[in-house]
Amino acid sequence: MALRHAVLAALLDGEYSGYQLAKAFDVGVANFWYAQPQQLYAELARLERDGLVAGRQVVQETRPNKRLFRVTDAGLAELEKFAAAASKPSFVRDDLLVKVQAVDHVGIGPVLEQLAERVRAAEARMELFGKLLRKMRGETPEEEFLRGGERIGPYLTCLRGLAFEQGNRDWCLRISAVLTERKGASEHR
Amino acid sequence: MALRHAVLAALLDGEYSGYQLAKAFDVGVANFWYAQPQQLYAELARLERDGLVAGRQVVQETRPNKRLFRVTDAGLAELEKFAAAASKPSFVRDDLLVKVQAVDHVGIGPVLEQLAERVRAAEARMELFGKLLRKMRGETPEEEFLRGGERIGPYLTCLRGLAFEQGNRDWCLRISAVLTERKGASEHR
DNA sequence: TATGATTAGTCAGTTTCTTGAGTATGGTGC
DNA sequence: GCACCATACTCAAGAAACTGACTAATCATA
Repeated sequence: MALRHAVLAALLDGEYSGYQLAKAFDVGVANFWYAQPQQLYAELARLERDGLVAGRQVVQETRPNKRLFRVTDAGLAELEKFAAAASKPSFVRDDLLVKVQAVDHVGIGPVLEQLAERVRAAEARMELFGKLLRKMRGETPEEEFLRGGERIGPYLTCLRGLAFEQGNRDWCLRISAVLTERKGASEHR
Repeated sequence: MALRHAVLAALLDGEYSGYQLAKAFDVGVANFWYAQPQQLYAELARLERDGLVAGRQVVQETRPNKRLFRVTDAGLAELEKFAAAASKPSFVRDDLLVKVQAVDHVGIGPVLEQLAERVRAAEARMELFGKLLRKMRGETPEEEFLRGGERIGPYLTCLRGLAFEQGNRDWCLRISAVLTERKGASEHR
């Protein structure tokens, strides 16, 4: 039951519709959790049923109507409880790592392609995170923002996202170099 | 269906029992995938049914009997196919990030404790990975091992695991410093 | 001589996540 | 003017993952 807390945490910044949340939790800004739209709508329904969020209908002229959600006091209390409980250790589950683990027994070519693709993806996300960070801190230098900013949670998680993608990119580049050299060497024989 | 490929990749290094795999996929050496024992036993049963792994009974005197599994040719072909297919992007799902995201609205104290705990866990895993790496490469220098080693897949994934835990530790330390300073500042008022 | 840890698994039940499709409207580009 | 994309959701089915309990033997520890 961590998706529910992720949704609560995301709603701390204001009111969002399911659709807006879905955007944030999808490819874009999912720097602290990931989920698909259907899951979010379902979770929002459960959260509302349990009184942890409150939704209100917003009638729109040019667009379909939407429901905006905010965290209730009960929701905040639930988050507080969650934050005080022990965290599960984080672990890795990554297709690409499985492929690299098997790389001595399968074709190197396709793996190299996917490493290159992953580098591109990581760099795109790094740029996105960089922009987000600048937007959040505005003109204030980072150190000062972190000392005195009102809302630094999203900034801190974004820093982790950025570092994670840097790690991804660096590793992919390193591995690519190693595998490329081995491929060359094996083809020379 | 990526657990099946993770199991196949893990079995490339030789024969393992469900129990041994469970150890590797649990807290210990899960540097490329994570799964619980029950899942592994179930997946091994499915893999055997589909002819991708073959198991053989080993009768033991002092211990319960066990079944050792190895990858079949069909299993290797399946892995090959998997390696050539596109990878899903990797994404983050981490309780602790959710808590940090919400840190402006919940108590800082518990979050700081958990960051410290995460640092300890990360350092323990870094040491484990360091030992594993040394064991895999033996006396050979890393560059040479990566150029000429027979089986480098596990070494490469272990490098990612190590870098990931370093990133974890560095981020936790940074965030802890920021939050500690803010906590001090708010208590002075 | 109990107690607990380790080896080696199995079974059942539930939650969570993913996949795929479907509804409806308005705006944008060619 | 027609196709396609964006907004804003909903429904259903199935796969994957998690939780917790249970068997059964040996070995180490207190």
